[in-house]
Amino acid sequence: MQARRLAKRSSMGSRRLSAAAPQVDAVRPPKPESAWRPPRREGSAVALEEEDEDEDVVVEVEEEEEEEEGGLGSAPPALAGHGKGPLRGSLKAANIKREMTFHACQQEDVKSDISRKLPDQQFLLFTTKEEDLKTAETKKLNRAHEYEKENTRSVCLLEQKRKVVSSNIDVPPARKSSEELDMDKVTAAMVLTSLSTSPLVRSPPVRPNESLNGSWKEGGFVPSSTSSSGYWSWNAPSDQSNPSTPSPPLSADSFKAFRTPSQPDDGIDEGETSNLLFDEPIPRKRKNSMKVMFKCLWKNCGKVLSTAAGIQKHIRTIHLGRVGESDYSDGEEDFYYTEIRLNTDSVADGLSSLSPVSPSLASPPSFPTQDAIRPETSCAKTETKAMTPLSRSAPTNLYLVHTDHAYQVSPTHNRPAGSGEQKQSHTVLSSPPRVAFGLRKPRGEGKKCRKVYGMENRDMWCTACRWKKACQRRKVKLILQEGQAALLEDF
DNA sequence: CGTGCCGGGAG
DNA sequence: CTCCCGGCACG
Repeated sequence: MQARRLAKRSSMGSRRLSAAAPQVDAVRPPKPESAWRPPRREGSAVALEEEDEDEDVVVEVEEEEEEEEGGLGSAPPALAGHGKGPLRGSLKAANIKREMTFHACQQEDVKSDISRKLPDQQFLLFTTKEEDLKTAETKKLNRAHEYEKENTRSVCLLEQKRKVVSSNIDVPPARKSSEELDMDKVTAAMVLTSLSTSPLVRSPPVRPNESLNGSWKEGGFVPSSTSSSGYWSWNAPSDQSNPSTPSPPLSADSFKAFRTPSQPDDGIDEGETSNLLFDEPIPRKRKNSMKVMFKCLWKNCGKVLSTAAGIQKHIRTIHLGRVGESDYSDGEEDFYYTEIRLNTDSVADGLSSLSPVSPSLASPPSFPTQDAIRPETSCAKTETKAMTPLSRSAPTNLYLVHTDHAYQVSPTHNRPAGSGEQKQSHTVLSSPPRVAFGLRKPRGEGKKCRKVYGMENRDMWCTACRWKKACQRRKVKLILQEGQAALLEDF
């Protein structure tokens, strides 16, 4: 069957590009993948190209996100818009209720205080009016006692205000607004405090996390085929059973412990990475000085370095195991890292310096509303346990990125897998979490398989590329970006 | 014009 | 499903 395909393809090759055809025929028959190692690539130039691509993608996605936001009439804006009305209303109602309770029980107190309540007379009137509307029936009966009652109430209110902060803004007195301010301050302070003091991954509602992680699995990367070939999936369990997996078969937490000491050279580590990723899209809101980092995409290795060279070296030595040839690059590393950018002076900076998890603390409340918008929500749940403590804020990102190159990785590092073997992953991936934007996808620019390997090495392309479908590498990137953008929507 | 990839067809 | 390609849009 392969023969058939080969024949077909080679004939096609000759049809399409006469120049390349001979080569292909010469190479293929014996055993194409046997010496699998990308023969030669554009080397360093490739990396640069990649960056450009990234930039494009970022911009595109951002625009799209905004579009969608408007289109869906998403919840957050709406809330912001109408929020005041209902909110205030409910507050008032609450006040009134309290008032009523009060004058029921504090009659006598008031009597003694009556003299002092005079200055507050007008305030009383305000309150009264409101109450009139809502409790008309009660009033009818008590017409006669009304005045007295009101007095009572006012006093009650005064006292009560000390305990329960009333936020009734309709009343002019400065006293109130100041209290209100205090309230705000307190709230803000509390939020800040919780943010800054929060130790590591305090686990807020598990849900958000689940949905995020979930996005991963359905997003497709659990290759149904965990063939004996040592094909590696991201599925945690199968990982462990798989000896030939390039990365250590450890759960995320244990892995972290394991990894940290062994790779001390970089200043940034997983936790911060999360933040970085998290912040990445922020530039949309405030354009600031940006910093470009390079993140290792190897499974369970979120290593981030500030230079492409550095990350390449890291990948070569740590993951590809090419210690001796650490100075030589055939460009393969390019597939295992990605570029991330972050603005250096945003608030996030401060946060990230405090603890790696801060964002996650802020996010929980917002997740529920978010679900509708977030594209990858549809994707399932997988890494939940494996990555719990790590990268809570950016789980999707991390793991999505991994997929990106998975299809390229497997044949390389496991064994010259049968040609049929290596074409598994794409299928699942190609059902991406519904692309939010309408028409055609913004053209993928940059390093596609075709460009990388050239027509001659067509069988090194990712499957999608071979089928003339959207290249996986790019696709995943898009998803990744979307995910990040979606996360940001919360803020 | 080269290229990415959507839509759809064949097996 | 996998495999492939026509043809269009983009740069």
